[in-house]
Amino acid sequence: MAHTSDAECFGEDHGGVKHVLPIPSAEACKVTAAIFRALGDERRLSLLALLAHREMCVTELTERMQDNLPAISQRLKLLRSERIVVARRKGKHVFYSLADDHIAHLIANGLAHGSEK
Amino acid sequence: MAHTSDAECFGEDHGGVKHVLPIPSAEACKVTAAIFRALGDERRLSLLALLAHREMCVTELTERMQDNLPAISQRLKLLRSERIVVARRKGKHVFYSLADDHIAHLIANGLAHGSEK
DNA sequence: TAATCATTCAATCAATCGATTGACTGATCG
DNA sequence: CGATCAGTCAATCGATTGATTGAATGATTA
Repeated sequence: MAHTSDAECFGEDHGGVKHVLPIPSAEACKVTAAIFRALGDERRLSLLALLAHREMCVTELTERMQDNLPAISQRLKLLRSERIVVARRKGKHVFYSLADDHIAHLIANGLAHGSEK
Repeated sequence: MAHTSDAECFGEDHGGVKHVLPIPSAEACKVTAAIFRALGDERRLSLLALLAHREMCVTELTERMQDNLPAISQRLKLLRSERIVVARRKGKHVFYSLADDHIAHLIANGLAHGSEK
């Protein structure tokens, strides 16, 4: 037994202190980890950085990424499955965009951290 | 050519608009993706959620996670390699904590998103 | 409706990741 | 110094991931 106290930061969160992260449920960790995992690939992240500017269709993303279309489509599929991007069809094209502002912030914050220094 | 315009959001960032994410360099994407990847595992994330409260040694983390020590140590090693956590030795124990506030925010934001709804 | 364009799907396969085990190092204590 | 505790390292191995290819689907145009 090396640690000083045993459970005082567990059980319930003391007071209404806002900047103390509540203990996340196992489920919340699982969901969050899945999102982070989806963001944790250089090419998927580049894709998202593009989508942070505006909605784009698969063809345009393919051109900008200089990659092949099925590969892009597959990455988008994964991002969609984690609800990180949403798709809407318009005519022949499927346009993708970031799912919500929360995700946009997460990506922007991450990239800000990864860019600094 | 399906997209309407070709490069006006590239090259340089127009004006001083703050909430438009600048185009990240390939290097920034790589670094950021590596961080997200490290966060993208349920057990590593749980570990970080614990460390978000306070510094803890490997033994305590092992007890709280109800796992074996080498496994915890290995996860911490990976997190250390991405500079997500830092370690300091005090006597026989090695204490880990989150590397900086930026990381703490990233984790808190992610978990907030993963917890909602 | 046939042809074509945009995209997705499905299967295969190589590469990467992470759990596990046991050996090793570093620090304290007798 | 020898014993023991805390933690790390290194190698093996199974599981997961993601690229690739070609076939299939959905929408438009001729």
